[in-house]
Amino acid sequence: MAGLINATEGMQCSHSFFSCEEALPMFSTDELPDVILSDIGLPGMSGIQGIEKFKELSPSTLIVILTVYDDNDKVFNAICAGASGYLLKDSPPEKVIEAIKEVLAGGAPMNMQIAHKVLGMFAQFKPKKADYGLSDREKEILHYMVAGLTKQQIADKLFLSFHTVNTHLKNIYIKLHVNTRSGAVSKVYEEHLL
Amino acid sequence: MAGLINATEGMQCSHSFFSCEEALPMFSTDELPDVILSDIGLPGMSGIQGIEKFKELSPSTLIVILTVYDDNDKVFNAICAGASGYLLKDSPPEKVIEAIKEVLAGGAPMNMQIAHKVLGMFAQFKPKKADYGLSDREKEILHYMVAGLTKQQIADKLFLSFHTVNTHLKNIYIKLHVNTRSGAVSKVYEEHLL
DNA sequence: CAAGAAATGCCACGAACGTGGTATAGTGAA
DNA sequence: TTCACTATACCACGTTCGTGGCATTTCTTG
Repeated sequence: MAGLINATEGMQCSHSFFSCEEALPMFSTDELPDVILSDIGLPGMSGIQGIEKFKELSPSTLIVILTVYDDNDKVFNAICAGASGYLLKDSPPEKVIEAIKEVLAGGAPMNMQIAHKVLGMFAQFKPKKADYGLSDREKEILHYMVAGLTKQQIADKLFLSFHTVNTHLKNIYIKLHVNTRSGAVSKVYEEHLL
Repeated sequence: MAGLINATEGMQCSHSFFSCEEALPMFSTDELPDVILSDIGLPGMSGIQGIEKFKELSPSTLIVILTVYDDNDKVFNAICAGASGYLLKDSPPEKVIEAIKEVLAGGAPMNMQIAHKVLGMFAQFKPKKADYGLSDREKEILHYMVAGLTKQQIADKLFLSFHTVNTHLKNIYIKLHVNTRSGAVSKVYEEHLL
């Protein structure tokens, strides 16, 4: 891989390592890499931890994962740790070169399967949107309550009387089955309301 | 676009519509489309709602979004609604054809920018916990507050006096820069504290 | 049109909250 | 041994909340 990269116009693979531990000292120098290409199934420190360390030491360095693992958990954790691209090892070498160019251009290179997986995981994040039958006005008021405003402040904001806001809030509590502001706000976030 | 698709080997664009409402009746026939190419800024029913309807009527139909909107919210919602691909309108037509092939092959075609955005959103789901210097006790109390308990209830739960909880709460408010329960709870969710 | 929902408005009262203090005891770092 | 922080505890005051009930005015929608 290093050979191929060095043979490519404008690219240079300055270092190769067998583990994250070996690579870390490199970050004390002034020459920080633009891109790191790494596996995640590595001896010693896991690649996921490695990504975190690298990102900590050099936030601007982009990290592309090249691995055989395609399970949701690995993909998810790698991305959360800061990876900007995720390729599988069955990718032809020219695809890897292409990916490096893409990540440098501000993209996020991924295999077809991985991209599909990522969107799939994404979609799972909010299938549930329990409907409590809140009216538009109620949602609006709830919105301001979540922001931390008092009844009077909400009333001022919406040009309503304090009493009206009070009534709406009563109804909201009934619909959400709560009886405190904190309970309502929690519910909003827990169940992705609004 | 329809012309280009029909000019492509193995593809056929059987219908074109100006709104989701017009397209929906088509799903009562036996010939369900393999792929739908749609914008999301549409007259009448929003494209997001459209995706949900389409997916409801024909779960196996793949949906690719082609639009000018690239804000996080639109992208996120479109994917959650069931879109399998997301392209921006500045994509050259041949890229669109390519995307249709890719989605049929089980992939998830995305522009570079979109792919990058998606990974970015993804990453937000886990990691950071901004540190406001809350002590363990304070976190514990905050936890119960988020659950909607009153000061007295928290005191009972932790075998503390009401006054102690009161003091802790005061300190929490100062550290979080809020002055209402709702504000504190919001902050907890917004910034993934606890 | 009639029925029903939503939005608006008002009152009153006890409970809970937010904020200003003060104070003691323990722990760990400077 | 100070110094700083944390956890604990108490008090008082004014503000805001949660809840009970009631009433009027739009809108939808069948």
